[in-house]
Amino acid sequence: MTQTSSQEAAAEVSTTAEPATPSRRELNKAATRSSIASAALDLLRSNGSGNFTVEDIAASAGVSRRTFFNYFPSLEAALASVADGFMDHALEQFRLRPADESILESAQAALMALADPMSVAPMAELFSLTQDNRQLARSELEAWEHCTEQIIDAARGRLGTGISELYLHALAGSVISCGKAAMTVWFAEHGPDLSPTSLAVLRQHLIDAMGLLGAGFAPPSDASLHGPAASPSVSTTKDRF
Amino acid sequence: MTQTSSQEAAAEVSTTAEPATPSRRELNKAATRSSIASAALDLLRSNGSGNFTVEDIAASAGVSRRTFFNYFPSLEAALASVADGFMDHALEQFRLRPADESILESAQAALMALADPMSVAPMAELFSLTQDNRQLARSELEAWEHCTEQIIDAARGRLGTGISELYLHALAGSVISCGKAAMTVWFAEHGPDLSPTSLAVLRQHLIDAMGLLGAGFAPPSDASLHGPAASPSVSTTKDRF
DNA sequence: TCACATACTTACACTAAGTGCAAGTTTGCA
DNA sequence: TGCAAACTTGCACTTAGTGTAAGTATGTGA
Repeated sequence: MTQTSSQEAAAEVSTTAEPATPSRRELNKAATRSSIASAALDLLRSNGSGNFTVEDIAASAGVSRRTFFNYFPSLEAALASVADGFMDHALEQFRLRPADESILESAQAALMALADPMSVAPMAELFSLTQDNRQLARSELEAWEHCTEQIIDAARGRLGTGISELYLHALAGSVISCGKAAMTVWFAEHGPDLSPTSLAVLRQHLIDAMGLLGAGFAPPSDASLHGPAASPSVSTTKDRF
Repeated sequence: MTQTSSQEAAAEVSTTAEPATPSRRELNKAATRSSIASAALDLLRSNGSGNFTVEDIAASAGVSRRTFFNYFPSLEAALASVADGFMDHALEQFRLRPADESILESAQAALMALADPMSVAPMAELFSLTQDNRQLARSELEAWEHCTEQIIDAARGRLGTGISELYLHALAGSVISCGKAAMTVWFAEHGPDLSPTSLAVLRQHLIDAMGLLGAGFAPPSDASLHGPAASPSVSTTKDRF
Protein backbone atom coordinates (compact mmCIF):
# COMPACT_ATOMS: atom_id res chain seq x y z
CA MET A 1 0.00 0.00 0.00
CA THR A 2 0.86 3.64 -0.27
CA GLN A 3 3.24 3.15 -3.09
CA THR A 4 4.75 6.11 -4.76
CA SER A 5 4.07 4.96 -8.25
CA SER A 6 1.37 6.43 -10.36
CA GLN A 7 -1.18 4.86 -12.54
CA GLU A 8 0.89 3.10 -15.16
CA ALA A 9 2.89 1.12 -12.62
CA ALA A 10 0.31 -1.61 -12.36
CA ALA A 11 -0.55 -1.47 -16.00
CA GLU A 12 1.26 -4.53 -17.29
CA VAL A 13 -0.03 -6.95 -14.72
CA SER A 14 -3.16 -8.40 -16.20
CA THR A 15 -3.13 -12.11 -15.52
CA THR A 16 -2.40 -12.35 -11.83
CA ALA A 17 -4.60 -14.33 -9.54
CA GLU A 18 -6.46 -11.83 -7.49
CA PRO A 19 -9.75 -12.21 -5.73
CA ALA A 20 -12.58 -11.21 -8.02
CA THR A 21 -11.48 -10.33 -11.51
CA PRO A 22 -8.56 -7.95 -11.45
CA SER A 23 -9.60 -6.28 -14.64
CA ARG A 24 -7.72 -3.43 -16.16
CA ARG A 25 -10.31 -1.06 -14.79
CA GLU A 26 -9.99 -2.32 -11.29
CA LEU A 27 -6.24 -2.17 -11.42
CA ASN A 28 -6.37 1.37 -12.64
CA LYS A 29 -8.78 2.34 -9.95
CA ALA A 30 -6.68 0.77 -7.25
CA ALA A 31 -3.60 2.48 -8.60
CA THR A 32 -5.32 5.83 -8.76
CA ARG A 33 -6.66 5.44 -5.28
CA SER A 34 -3.33 4.54 -3.85
CA SER A 35 -1.67 7.30 -5.81
CA ILE A 36 -4.03 9.85 -4.34
CA ALA A 37 -3.56 8.51 -0.84
CA SER A 38 0.20 8.61 -0.99
CA ALA A 39 0.19 12.05 -2.55
CA ALA A 40 -1.88 13.16 0.41
CA LEU A 41 0.54 11.56 2.86
CA ASP A 42 3.50 13.14 1.11
CA LEU A 43 1.93 16.55 1.37
CA LEU A 44 1.15 15.94 5.02
CA ARG A 45 4.79 15.10 5.57
CA SER A 46 6.19 18.05 3.69
CA ASN A 47 3.70 20.79 4.46
CA GLY A 48 2.23 19.80 7.78
CA SER A 49 -1.41 19.33 8.56
CA GLY A 50 -3.72 22.05 7.45
CA ASN A 51 -1.24 23.53 5.03
CA PHE A 52 -2.39 21.97 1.80
CA THR A 53 -5.62 21.59 -0.10
CA VAL A 54 -7.48 18.94 -2.01
CA GLU A 55 -6.40 20.69 -5.16
CA ASP A 56 -2.78 20.24 -4.15
CA ILE A 57 -3.29 16.56 -3.58
CA ALA A 58 -5.06 16.11 -6.89
CA ALA A 59 -2.35 17.96 -8.77
CA SER A 60 0.34 15.98 -7.00
CA ALA A 61 -1.41 12.72 -7.84
CA GLY A 62 -1.94 13.75 -11.44
CA VAL A 63 -5.71 13.77 -11.40
CA SER A 64 -8.36 16.43 -11.40
CA ARG A 65 -9.89 17.82 -8.26
CA ARG A 66 -13.18 16.26 -9.26
CA THR A 67 -11.59 12.85 -9.55
CA PHE A 68 -10.21 13.16 -6.06
CA PHE A 69 -13.75 13.49 -4.81
CA ASN A 70 -14.75 10.47 -6.83
CA TYR A 71 -12.39 8.45 -4.68
CA PHE A 72 -12.55 10.10 -1.29
CA PRO A 73 -15.30 12.17 0.29
CA SER A 74 -12.84 14.51 1.94
CA LEU A 75 -9.21 15.30 2.43
CA GLU A 76 -9.26 13.62 5.81
CA ALA A 77 -10.67 10.44 4.34
CA ALA A 78 -7.75 10.17 1.96
CA LEU A 79 -5.35 10.29 4.88
CA ALA A 80 -7.46 8.04 7.03
CA SER A 81 -7.14 5.35 4.40
CA VAL A 82 -3.76 4.68 5.94
CA ALA A 83 -5.38 3.96 9.27
CA ASP A 84 -8.04 1.92 7.50
CA GLY A 85 -5.39 -0.24 5.95
CA PHE A 86 -3.88 -0.89 9.34
CA MET A 87 -7.24 -1.70 10.87
CA ASP A 88 -8.24 -3.95 8.01
CA HIS A 89 -5.02 -5.83 8.40
CA ALA A 90 -5.68 -6.23 12.10
CA LEU A 91 -9.20 -7.45 11.46
CA GLU A 92 -7.88 -9.95 8.98
CA GLN A 93 -5.55 -11.32 11.63
CA PHE A 94 -8.39 -11.41 14.10
CA ARG A 95 -10.58 -13.45 11.81
CA LEU A 96 -7.80 -15.93 11.26
CA ARG A 97 -7.67 -16.85 14.92
CA PRO A 98 -9.19 -20.15 16.02
CA ALA A 99 -12.86 -19.85 16.85
CA ASP A 100 -12.54 -21.44 20.27
CA GLU A 101 -10.08 -18.83 21.45
CA SER A 102 -11.40 -16.06 23.65
CA ILE A 103 -12.08 -12.73 22.03
CA LEU A 104 -9.52 -11.03 24.18
CA GLU A 105 -6.82 -13.50 23.28
CA SER A 106 -7.65 -13.22 19.61
CA ALA A 107 -7.57 -9.47 19.75
CA GLN A 108 -4.27 -9.50 21.54
CA ALA A 109 -2.78 -11.89 19.02
CA ALA A 110 -4.12 -9.91 16.10
CA LEU A 111 -2.72 -6.66 17.40
CA MET A 112 0.60 -8.22 18.28
CA ALA A 113 0.95 -9.52 14.77
CA LEU A 114 0.93 -5.91 13.64
CA ALA A 115 3.61 -4.68 15.98
CA ASP A 116 6.27 -4.88 13.32
CA PRO A 117 7.86 -1.93 11.56
CA MET A 118 6.20 -2.55 8.22
CA SER A 119 2.70 -2.46 9.62
CA VAL A 120 3.08 0.05 12.37
CA ALA A 121 5.20 2.62 10.57
CA PRO A 122 2.43 4.24 8.53
CA MET A 123 0.10 4.24 11.48
CA ALA A 124 2.70 5.74 13.78
CA GLU A 125 3.53 8.37 11.24
CA LEU A 126 -0.11 9.24 10.85
CA PHE A 127 -0.38 9.42 14.59
CA SER A 128 2.45 11.91 14.82
CA LEU A 129 1.36 14.03 11.91
CA THR A 130 -2.22 14.06 13.03
CA GLN A 131 -1.88 15.07 16.64
CA ASP A 132 -2.55 18.75 16.17
CA ASN A 133 -5.42 18.65 13.73
CA ARG A 134 -8.99 18.35 14.84
CA GLN A 135 -10.43 17.16 11.57
CA LEU A 136 -7.80 14.51 11.12
CA ALA A 137 -8.14 13.30 14.67
CA ARG A 138 -11.84 12.93 14.04
CA SER A 139 -11.25 10.78 11.01
CA GLU A 140 -8.98 8.61 13.05
CA LEU A 141 -11.65 8.21 15.70
CA GLU A 142 -13.97 7.14 12.95
CA ALA A 143 -11.50 4.51 11.82
CA TRP A 144 -11.38 3.05 15.34
CA GLU A 145 -15.15 3.13 15.47
CA HIS A 146 -15.43 1.28 12.21
CA CYS A 147 -13.01 -1.26 13.52
CA THR A 148 -15.16 -1.71 16.61
CA GLU A 149 -18.17 -2.48 14.47
CA GLN A 150 -16.22 -5.05 12.54
CA ILE A 151 -15.13 -6.69 15.77
CA ILE A 152 -18.72 -6.79 16.91
CA ASP A 153 -19.70 -8.60 13.75
CA ALA A 154 -16.80 -11.00 13.96
CA ALA A 155 -17.47 -11.75 17.60
CA ARG A 156 -21.16 -12.27 16.96
CA GLY A 157 -20.28 -14.75 14.27
CA ARG A 158 -17.99 -16.55 16.63
CA LEU A 159 -20.08 -16.53 19.77
CA GLY A 160 -23.37 -17.23 18.07
CA THR A 161 -26.47 -15.10 17.74
CA GLY A 162 -27.65 -15.97 21.23
CA ILE A 163 -25.12 -13.66 22.79
CA SER A 164 -26.38 -10.40 24.17
CA GLU A 165 -25.79 -7.33 22.09
CA LEU A 166 -24.68 -5.46 25.16
CA TYR A 167 -21.98 -8.01 25.79
CA LEU A 168 -20.79 -7.72 22.21
CA HIS A 169 -20.76 -3.96 22.10
CA ALA A 170 -19.16 -3.52 25.48
CA LEU A 171 -16.52 -6.13 24.80
CA ALA A 172 -15.62 -4.91 21.32
CA GLY A 173 -15.54 -1.31 22.45
CA SER A 174 -13.32 -2.13 25.38
CA VAL A 175 -10.96 -4.21 23.31
CA ILE A 176 -10.55 -1.41 20.81
CA SER A 177 -10.17 1.11 23.58
CA CYS A 178 -7.37 -0.92 25.08
CA GLY A 179 -5.64 -1.26 21.74
CA LYS A 180 -5.99 2.44 21.26
CA ALA A 181 -4.71 3.10 24.76
CA ALA A 182 -1.67 0.93 24.16
CA MET A 183 -0.84 2.77 20.98
CA THR A 184 -1.49 6.18 22.47
CA VAL A 185 0.67 5.57 25.50
CA TRP A 186 3.35 3.97 23.41
CA PHE A 187 3.40 6.88 21.05
CA ALA A 188 3.47 9.37 23.88
CA GLU A 189 6.50 7.60 25.29
CA HIS A 190 8.43 6.78 22.16
CA GLY A 191 7.16 9.07 19.45
CA PRO A 192 7.75 7.72 15.99
CA ASP A 193 10.62 5.52 17.16
CA LEU A 194 10.31 2.20 15.36
CA SER A 195 13.38 0.48 16.74
CA PRO A 196 13.05 -3.13 17.91
CA THR A 197 13.23 -1.95 21.50
CA SER A 198 10.44 0.52 20.99
CA LEU A 199 8.27 -2.02 19.22
CA ALA A 200 8.87 -4.46 22.02
CA VAL A 201 7.41 -1.87 24.35
CA LEU A 202 4.41 -1.51 22.11
CA ARG A 203 3.88 -5.24 22.13
CA GLN A 204 4.15 -5.33 25.89
CA HIS A 205 1.63 -2.53 26.17
CA LEU A 206 -0.79 -4.43 24.00
CA ILE A 207 -0.33 -7.51 26.16
CA ASP A 208 -0.71 -5.52 29.35
CA ALA A 209 -3.77 -3.65 28.19
CA MET A 210 -5.57 -6.84 27.22
CA GLY A 211 -4.44 -8.36 30.48
CA LEU A 212 -5.90 -5.51 32.45
CA LEU A 213 -9.13 -5.88 30.56
CA GLY A 214 -9.25 -9.59 31.21
CA ALA A 215 -8.60 -9.00 34.87
CA GLY A 216 -11.41 -6.50 35.15
CA PHE A 217 -8.99 -3.69 35.90
CA ALA A 218 -8.40 -5.03 39.34
CA PRO A 219 -7.27 -2.24 41.64
CA PRO A 220 -3.65 -1.48 40.86
CA SER A 221 -2.43 -2.60 44.22
CA ASP A 222 -1.59 -5.98 42.81
CA ALA A 223 0.24 -7.21 39.76
CA SER A 224 -1.83 -5.24 37.33
CA LEU A 225 0.51 -2.34 37.61
CA HIS A 226 2.80 -4.11 35.24
CA GLY A 227 0.18 -6.15 33.56
CA PRO A 228 -0.37 -9.82 34.17
CA ALA A 229 3.11 -10.96 33.41
CA ALA A 230 2.18 -14.58 33.40
CA SER A 231 -0.55 -15.12 30.92
CA PRO A 232 -2.65 -13.32 28.42
CA SER A 233 -5.04 -16.01 29.44
CA VAL A 234 -8.21 -14.21 29.92
CA SER A 235 -10.21 -17.09 31.05
CA THR A 236 -11.46 -16.18 34.41
CA THR A 237 -9.16 -16.10 37.30
CA LYS A 238 -12.07 -15.59 39.58
CA ASP A 239 -15.61 -15.40 38.48
CA ARG A 240 -16.20 -12.12 40.22
CA PHE A 241 -13.91 -9.80 41.97
CA MET B 1 -17.59 20.21 24.17
CA THR B 2 -14.25 21.63 23.30
CA GLN B 3 -16.09 23.21 20.46
CA THR B 4 -16.76 26.09 22.73
CA SER B 5 -15.39 29.14 21.11
CA SER B 6 -12.30 30.64 22.56
CA GLN B 7 -13.90 33.74 23.82
CA GLU B 8 -15.68 32.76 26.95
CA ALA B 9 -12.69 31.14 28.60
CA ALA B 10 -11.66 34.38 30.26
CA ALA B 11 -15.03 34.83 31.81
CA GLU B 12 -14.24 34.36 35.47
CA VAL B 13 -11.60 36.85 36.40
CA SER B 14 -11.65 37.02 40.12
CA THR B 15 -10.91 34.51 42.77
CA THR B 16 -14.13 32.57 42.80
CA ALA B 17 -15.11 29.73 40.55
CA GLU B 18 -18.64 30.75 41.40
CA PRO B 19 -20.98 32.04 38.74
CA ALA B 20 -20.66 35.37 40.45
CA THR B 21 -20.65 38.53 38.44
CA PRO B 22 -23.08 37.57 35.77
CA SER B 23 -22.54 40.78 33.95
CA ARG B 24 -24.81 41.97 31.25
CA ARG B 25 -22.28 40.91 28.64
CA GLU B 26 -21.97 37.40 29.97
CA LEU B 27 -25.70 37.01 30.20
CA ASN B 28 -26.06 38.18 26.64
CA LYS B 29 -23.44 35.80 25.43
CA ALA B 30 -24.94 32.85 27.22
CA ALA B 31 -28.34 33.73 25.85
CA THR B 32 -27.02 34.06 22.32
CA ARG B 33 -25.17 30.80 22.57
CA SER B 34 -28.14 28.91 23.85
CA SER B 35 -30.36 30.59 21.31
CA ILE B 36 -28.14 29.42 18.49
CA ALA B 37 -27.94 25.90 19.87
CA SER B 38 -31.67 25.51 20.21
CA ALA B 39 -32.29 27.03 16.81
CA ALA B 40 -29.97 24.38 15.43
CA LEU B 41 -31.80 21.64 17.29
CA ASP B 42 -35.16 22.93 16.10
CA LEU B 43 -34.01 22.88 12.52
CA LEU B 44 -32.64 19.38 12.98
CA ARG B 45 -36.04 18.32 14.26
CA SER B 46 -38.07 19.98 11.54
CA ASN B 47 -35.87 19.59 8.49
CA GLY B 48 -33.85 16.49 9.27
CA SER B 49 -30.09 16.23 9.26
CA GLY B 50 -28.32 17.66 6.28
CA ASN B 51 -31.28 19.70 5.15
CA PHE B 52 -30.38 23.06 6.60
CA THR B 53 -27.42 25.39 6.60
CA VAL B 54 -25.54 27.54 9.03
CA GLU B 55 -27.23 30.51 7.46
CA ASP B 56 -30.61 29.00 8.33
CA ILE B 57 -29.57 28.55 11.93
CA ALA B 58 -28.22 32.06 12.18
CA ALA B 59 -31.37 33.54 10.69
CA SER B 60 -33.53 31.42 12.97
CA ALA B 61 -31.53 32.53 16.00
CA GLY B 62 -31.64 36.14 14.91
CA VAL B 63 -27.93 36.65 14.44
CA SER B 64 -25.63 36.98 11.50
CA ARG B 65 -23.86 34.06 9.92
CA ARG B 66 -20.57 35.48 11.11
CA THR B 67 -21.80 35.60 14.67
CA PHE B 68 -22.73 31.96 14.48
CA PHE B 69 -19.10 31.19 13.74
CA ASN B 70 -18.03 33.35 16.63
CA TYR B 71 -19.82 30.92 18.90
CA PHE B 72 -19.39 27.57 17.19
CA PRO B 73 -16.71 26.41 14.78
CA SER B 74 -19.15 24.38 12.75
CA LEU B 75 -22.76 23.38 12.37
CA GLU B 76 -22.05 20.04 14.00
CA ALA B 77 -20.48 21.71 16.99
CA ALA B 78 -23.64 23.65 17.65
CA LEU B 79 -25.60 20.42 17.78
CA ALA B 80 -22.94 18.56 19.68
CA SER B 81 -23.26 21.09 22.47
CA VAL B 82 -26.24 19.02 23.55
CA ALA B 83 -24.05 15.97 23.95
CA ASP B 84 -21.44 18.11 25.61
CA GLY B 85 -23.93 19.19 28.21
CA PHE B 86 -24.78 15.59 28.93
CA MET B 87 -21.17 14.53 29.20
CA ASP B 88 -20.24 17.49 31.36
CA HIS B 89 -23.06 16.64 33.67
CA ALA B 90 -21.86 13.06 33.86
CA LEU B 91 -18.32 14.15 34.60
CA GLU B 92 -19.57 16.40 37.32
CA GLN B 93 -21.32 13.46 38.93
CA PHE B 94 -18.19 11.39 38.56
CA ARG B 95 -16.06 13.96 40.33
CA LEU B 96 -18.52 14.10 43.18
CA ARG B 97 -18.02 10.45 44.02
CA PRO B 98 -15.93 9.55 47.07
CA ALA B 99 -12.26 9.22 46.26
CA ASP B 100 -11.92 5.78 47.78
CA GLU B 101 -14.55 4.31 45.52
CA SER B 102 -13.34 2.28 42.55
CA ILE B 103 -13.34 4.00 39.20
CA LEU B 104 -15.82 1.52 37.83
CA GLU B 105 -18.24 2.09 40.63
CA SER B 106 -17.93 5.83 40.32
CA ALA B 107 -18.49 5.68 36.60
CA GLN B 108 -21.50 3.47 37.05
CA ALA B 109 -22.97 5.75 39.66
CA ALA B 110 -22.31 8.85 37.58
CA LEU B 111 -23.96 7.38 34.54
CA MET B 112 -26.88 6.04 36.51
CA ALA B 113 -27.52 9.45 37.93
CA LEU B 114 -28.17 10.59 34.39
CA ALA B 115 -30.64 7.92 33.47
CA ASP B 116 -33.57 10.17 34.14
CA PRO B 117 -35.80 11.71 31.50
CA MET B 118 -34.57 15.24 31.97
CA SER B 119 -30.94 14.37 31.36
CA VAL B 120 -31.30 11.62 28.85
CA ALA B 121 -33.99 13.14 26.66
CA PRO B 122 -31.80 15.57 24.74
CA MET B 123 -29.10 12.99 24.33
CA ALA B 124 -31.54 10.37 23.11
CA GLU B 125 -33.07 12.81 20.69
CA LEU B 126 -29.68 13.72 19.36
CA PHE B 127 -28.92 10.04 19.02
CA SER B 128 -32.01 9.46 16.94
CA LEU B 129 -31.64 12.51 14.78
CA THR B 130 -27.97 11.90 14.25
CA GLN B 131 -27.95 8.28 13.20
CA ASP B 132 -27.81 8.88 9.45
CA ASN B 133 -25.30 11.68 9.28
CA ARG B 134 -21.57 11.10 9.07
CA GLN B 135 -20.48 14.51 10.21
CA LEU B 136 -22.78 14.54 13.18
CA ALA B 137 -21.80 11.04 14.20
CA ARG B 138 -18.20 12.16 14.11
CA SER B 139 -18.89 15.06 16.42
CA GLU B 140 -20.53 12.67 18.79
CA LEU B 141 -17.51 10.40 18.75
CA GLU B 142 -15.44 13.41 19.58
CA ALA B 143 -17.65 14.15 22.55
CA TRP B 144 -17.08 10.65 23.90
CA GLU B 145 -13.38 11.03 23.29
CA HIS B 146 -13.25 14.27 25.18
CA CYS B 147 -15.13 12.62 28.01
CA THR B 148 -12.54 9.86 28.07
CA GLU B 149 -9.77 12.37 28.47
CA GLN B 150 -11.57 14.00 31.33
CA ILE B 151 -11.98 10.65 33.02
CA ILE B 152 -8.29 9.99 32.60
CA ASP B 153 -7.48 13.24 34.34
CA ALA B 154 -9.97 12.63 37.10
CA ALA B 155 -8.73 9.10 37.66
CA ARG B 156 -5.13 10.22 37.69
CA GLY B 157 -5.97 12.75 40.33
CA ARG B 158 -7.69 10.10 42.34
CA LEU B 159 -5.23 7.23 41.99
CA GLY B 160 -2.12 9.32 42.27
CA THR B 161 0.58 10.05 39.78
CA GLY B 162 2.30 6.75 40.39
CA ILE B 163 -0.30 4.89 38.42
CA SER B 164 0.69 3.72 34.97
CA GLU B 165 -0.58 5.78 32.06
CA LEU B 166 -1.52 2.60 30.27
CA TYR B 167 -3.75 1.59 33.14
CA LEU B 168 -5.42 5.00 33.11
CA HIS B 169 -5.98 5.15 29.39
CA ALA B 170 -7.16 1.60 29.07
CA LEU B 171 -9.50 1.88 32.02
CA ALA B 172 -11.00 5.21 31.04
CA GLY B 173 -11.42 4.13 27.44
CA SER B 174 -13.10 0.91 28.47
CA VAL B 175 -15.41 2.63 30.90
CA ILE B 176 -16.52 5.08 28.26
CA SER B 177 -16.87 2.31 25.71
CA CYS B 178 -19.14 0.43 28.06
CA GLY B 179 -21.24 3.50 28.71
CA LYS B 180 -21.49 4.07 25.01
CA ALA B 181 -22.34 0.43 24.44
CA ALA B 182 -25.13 0.58 26.99
CA MET B 183 -26.62 3.65 25.36
CA THR B 184 -26.22 2.31 21.86
CA VAL B 185 -27.87 -0.99 22.65
CA TRP B 186 -30.58 0.67 24.66
CA PHE B 187 -31.31 3.05 21.84
CA ALA B 188 -31.33 0.25 19.30
CA GLU B 189 -33.89 -1.57 21.39
CA HIS B 190 -36.09 1.27 22.56
CA GLY B 191 -35.50 4.15 20.21
CA PRO B 192 -36.39 7.47 21.72
CA ASP B 193 -38.75 5.88 24.24
CA LEU B 194 -38.26 7.68 27.53
CA SER B 195 -40.84 5.87 29.60
CA PRO B 196 -39.88 4.72 33.09
CA THR B 197 -39.73 1.15 31.86
CA SER B 198 -37.39 2.07 29.06
CA LEU B 199 -35.16 4.10 31.34
CA ALA B 200 -35.04 1.21 33.76
CA VAL B 201 -33.64 -0.87 30.94
CA LEU B 202 -31.04 1.77 30.25
CA ARG B 203 -30.03 1.79 33.88
CA GLN B 204 -29.78 -1.97 33.90
CA HIS B 205 -27.64 -1.88 30.79
CA LEU B 206 -25.29 0.57 32.43
CA ILE B 207 -25.05 -1.68 35.46
CA ASP B 208 -24.54 -4.74 33.34
CA ALA B 209 -21.92 -3.17 31.13
CA MET B 210 -19.86 -2.01 34.08
CA GLY B 211 -20.35 -5.41 35.65
CA LEU B 212 -19.02 -7.13 32.56
CA LEU B 213 -16.05 -4.83 32.57
CA GLY B 214 -15.36 -5.48 36.22
CA ALA B 215 -15.59 -9.20 35.60
CA GLY B 216 -13.11 -9.07 32.77
CA PHE B 217 -15.78 -10.11 30.28
CA ALA B 218 -15.78 -13.59 31.63
CA PRO B 219 -16.73 -16.08 28.95
CA PRO B 220 -20.43 -15.82 28.32
CA SER B 221 -21.20 -19.20 29.73
CA ASP B 222 -23.10 -17.41 32.45
CA ALA B 223 -25.93 -14.97 32.59
CA SER B 224 -24.68 -12.69 29.86
CA LEU B 225 -25.99 -15.07 27.25
CA HIS B 226 -29.45 -13.65 27.46
CA GLY B 227 -31.12 -12.15 24.49
CA PRO B 228 -31.26 -8.46 23.87
CA ALA B 229 -34.46 -7.84 25.75
CA ALA B 230 -33.94 -9.23 29.21
CA SER B 231 -30.56 -9.34 30.77
CA PRO B 232 -30.74 -8.82 34.49
CA SER B 233 -27.41 -10.54 34.49
CA VAL B 234 -25.64 -8.72 37.24
CA SER B 235 -27.82 -9.06 40.20
CA THR B 236 -24.89 -8.58 42.48
CA THR B 237 -24.89 -4.91 41.91
CA LYS B 238 -24.08 -3.79 45.36
CA ASP B 239 -21.52 -6.19 46.62
CA ARG B 240 -19.13 -5.86 43.79
CA PHE B 241 -15.63 -4.53 43.44
C1' DT C 1 -23.05 62.02 33.35
C1' DC C 2 -19.66 61.94 30.12
C1' DA C 3 -16.00 60.18 27.75
C1' DC C 4 -13.20 56.20 26.55
C1' DA C 5 -11.65 51.55 26.23
C1' DT C 6 -13.16 47.06 25.44
C1' DA C 7 -16.07 43.54 23.93
C1' DC C 8 -19.46 42.04 20.69
C1' DT C 9 -21.88 42.09 16.11
C1' DT C 10 -22.04 42.58 11.45
C1' DA C 11 -21.10 43.21 6.36
C1' DC C 12 -17.96 42.16 2.95
C1' DA C 13 -14.66 39.66 0.49
C1' DC C 14 -12.16 35.71 -0.15
C1' DT C 15 -10.44 30.69 -0.22
C1' DA C 16 -11.67 26.10 -0.27
C1' DA C 17 -14.90 22.02 0.31
C1' DG C 18 -18.14 19.33 -1.85
C1' DT C 19 -21.74 18.21 -5.59
C1' DG C 20 -24.49 17.84 -9.97
C1' DC C 21 -24.14 17.63 -14.72
C1' DA C 22 -22.79 16.88 -19.29
C1' DA C 23 -19.29 16.06 -22.49
C1' DG C 24 -15.10 13.48 -23.50
C1' DT C 25 -12.21 9.20 -22.93
C1' DT C 26 -11.13 4.41 -21.78
C1' DT C 27 -12.35 -0.33 -21.11
C1' DG C 28 -15.26 -4.60 -21.46
C1' DC C 29 -17.68 -7.47 -24.34
C1' DA C 30 -20.33 -9.50 -28.07
C1' DT D 1 -15.41 -3.57 -34.93
C1' DG D 2 -18.67 -1.25 -32.65
C1' DC D 3 -21.56 -0.38 -28.79
C1' DA D 4 -22.48 0.07 -23.79
C1' DA D 5 -20.80 0.89 -19.43
C1' DA D 6 -17.42 2.86 -16.53
C1' DC D 7 -14.19 6.46 -15.63
C1' DT D 8 -12.33 11.29 -15.94
C1' DT D 9 -12.72 15.97 -16.36
C1' DG D 10 -14.21 20.90 -16.66
C1' DC D 11 -17.66 23.96 -15.28
C1' DA D 12 -20.92 26.07 -12.47
C1' DC D 13 -22.88 26.37 -8.17
C1' DT D 14 -23.86 26.24 -3.05
C1' DT D 15 -21.97 26.24 1.37
C1' DA D 16 -18.28 26.25 5.03
C1' DG D 17 -15.13 28.85 7.33
C1' DT D 18 -11.97 32.99 8.11
C1' DG D 19 -9.77 37.72 8.09
C1' DT D 20 -10.75 42.44 8.43
C1' DA D 21 -12.60 46.69 9.34
C1' DA D 22 -16.39 49.38 10.64
C1' DG D 23 -20.30 49.86 13.65
C1' DT D 24 -22.82 49.11 18.25
C1' DA D 25 -23.34 47.83 23.04
C1' DT D 26 -21.31 47.55 27.65
C1' DG D 27 -18.26 48.45 31.62
C1' DT D 28 -15.37 51.91 34.02
C1' DG D 29 -13.13 55.83 35.79
C1' DA D 30 -13.29 60.78 36.34
